[in-house]
Amino acid sequence: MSRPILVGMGEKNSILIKIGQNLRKARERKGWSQERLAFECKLHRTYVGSVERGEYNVTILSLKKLTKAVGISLKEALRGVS
Amino acid sequence: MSRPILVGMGEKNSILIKIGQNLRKARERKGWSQERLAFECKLHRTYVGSVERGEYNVTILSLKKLTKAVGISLKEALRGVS
DNA sequence: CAAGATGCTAGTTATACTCTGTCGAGTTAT
DNA sequence: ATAACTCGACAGAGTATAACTAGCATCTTG
Repeated sequence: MSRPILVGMGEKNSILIKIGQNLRKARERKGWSQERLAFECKLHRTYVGSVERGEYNVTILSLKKLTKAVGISLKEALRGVS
Repeated sequence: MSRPILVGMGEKNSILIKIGQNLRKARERKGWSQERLAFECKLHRTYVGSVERGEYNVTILSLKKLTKAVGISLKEALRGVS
């Protein structure tokens, strides 16, 4: 598969969607573009966008990079997650 | 590499170690072996052991499986994490 | 129109995760 | 004491997918 996007799950996952929304809000609060955020946390622009859309089963350390860059904690990224 | 174990980081990560410790405590609280936990959350027994040792950059959904099985929340798994 | 931001496709690379097995330290029982 | 267990650490090798990259489409806004 070229774009795995949660292959094996069959669909986007609500936890990942919620995390993505929290990240996006935090990014927009800083007035940053996805590209700027990607630069800040040394991840790729399209990957950042995919994570914000809840399309990727992000790892803890990548999530940590993102949360650190947008100025929230890992726990805050989980706000609203069951 | 056959056993990557955080290749690219060069060393175990304190966040992952802390998460692993939290998971192990929760598992032992239930009196479960690693194998039992692996069975319950449909992950592999050797992988569960590695995660508890902080050797793997676990994904959100795998962490969710583990925390659900041992009866804690994702946030509780992050207890003690900066 | 042009420029900036985001979405989406398609491909590659790195690594999360699986599988099989060995080993040593503790039980427990024979 | 030793055989038969259970458990956890750890190794090698394979598979699935997270992560990276480039390119183009779409939608704004000026």
